[in-house]
Amino acid sequence: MITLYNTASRRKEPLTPLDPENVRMYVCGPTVYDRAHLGNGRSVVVFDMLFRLLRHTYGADHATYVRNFTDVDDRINETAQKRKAAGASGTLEALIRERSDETIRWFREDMSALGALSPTHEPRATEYIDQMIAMIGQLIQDGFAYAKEGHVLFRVRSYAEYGRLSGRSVDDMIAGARVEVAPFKEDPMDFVLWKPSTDDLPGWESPWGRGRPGWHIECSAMANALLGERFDIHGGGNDLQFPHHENEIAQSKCAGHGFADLWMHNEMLQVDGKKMSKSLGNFFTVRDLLDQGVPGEVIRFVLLSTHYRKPMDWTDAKRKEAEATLGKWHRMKGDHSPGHVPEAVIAAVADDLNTPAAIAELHRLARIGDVSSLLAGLEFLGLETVGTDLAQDIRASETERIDELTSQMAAARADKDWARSDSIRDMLTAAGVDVKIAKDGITATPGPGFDPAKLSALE
RNA sequence: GGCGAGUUGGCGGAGUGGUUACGCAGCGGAUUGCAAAUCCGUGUACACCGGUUCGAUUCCGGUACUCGCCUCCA
Repeated sequence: MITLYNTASRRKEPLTPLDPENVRMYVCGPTVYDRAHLGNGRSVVVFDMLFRLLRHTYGADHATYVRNFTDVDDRINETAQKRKAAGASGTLEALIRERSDETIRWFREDMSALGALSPTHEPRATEYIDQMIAMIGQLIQDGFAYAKEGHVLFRVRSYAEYGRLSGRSVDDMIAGARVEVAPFKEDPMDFVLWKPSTDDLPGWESPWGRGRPGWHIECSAMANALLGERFDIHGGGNDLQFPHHENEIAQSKCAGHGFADLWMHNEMLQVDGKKMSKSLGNFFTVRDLLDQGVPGEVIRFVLLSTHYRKPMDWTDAKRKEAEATLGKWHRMKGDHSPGHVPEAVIAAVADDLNTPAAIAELHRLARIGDVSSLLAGLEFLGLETVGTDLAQDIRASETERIDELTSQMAAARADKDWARSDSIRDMLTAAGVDVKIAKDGITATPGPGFDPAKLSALE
């Protein structure tokens, strides 16, 4: 049984799929205007873990995971405008398209490096404009939205349940509101479904003139198009709970949809105790870490080491600890192959994605030497590439060279020539090779920082 | 100001109404030419103040502090 914390009810609930043959989840993806930062990575890894659990529980073909790309957004327009101002050739629209394409490609690369499976569908907002227009039209027709000065706004007061997900009342929100009220709004809380575009900006013809959709309607329309009017799980970062998810609910429910049964939100990734965000400027990208030589699975391991509903600080100490742990497990690998996924690991993850408890179980398996269960558990957590990044590609000639040095060292030790033994060991160590001296012989394993060039240079 | 989450041993991090994970570091031991690595052993910590209870870190109320949302944000 899978138990998940439902933000809407604020308690853990057993997951009871609408259709066990097709468990459906929607997760808000990124706005594609720049490289994904590590906070984006946390959300992706969390919901990837859920996707893996669903696939394991209901069967790989019985889970549908939709994660969108928001590729119509003012920030994308801004980055393209800057490029154009800097002398880039092509129309603004082409530059915008280029920028989104590029960012989507980056996103896929980076998330794949974190061991995240591809979602079943990765819709782009710009591919679902027709559905958005249709939905907006219906909302107007039914009195839930109104058009004014080229804008279409959702009439928040028409939806009595507004604020339920985030536990707010409309009146309280207005009292503390810092939003400046646009003249075309009937009510300060009303939000945009459609807004006009100038001629140079991306826009689509609509009954309300040429324009583009507001952010919130995108997710409602794409979820509906790909998962139907009602589905099981909707996920996203905690910062999307309000207003984004609240608005999605309002739009979809007023359009007559059942929408999501269960809402999940991951807590924020922090740096020095503060949320990592582009507006604070305290962020670094997944690519930054990869480029610094931090293997993707080390990043994934760190992200899974803290429960998803707790804030987590990214620290170098955690990175090192993860590297040490994975390196140790890698060295146990030998000829073992993965066995059955241990029940305790699955049970931990099925209990509201308690990945830290799952990792504790992995430690136990390592301690008792049950390597095949350990490997299966790692695979289940999406860490099946354990050690491959760490070990790198070692060419046969390099392995031979290491073996040769190891036997020379053994010979020196047999002669009690400690100085020679030590110098060979130092050379190997300097090249990033782990040397283990035991009664029954010496083993030398290339470690994370293995540098074959250094190996030959030292001879 | 409103709403929400959190505060666990040196650090990281689960969890539970009573027997108190797990990892790292530390300490003791084994092994070792010395180290490293490895293995074994070792730590009654749950912000504060009240309440409920035979018993609370765990439930309830309050206080302090931290964080998030209320503006784009995973």
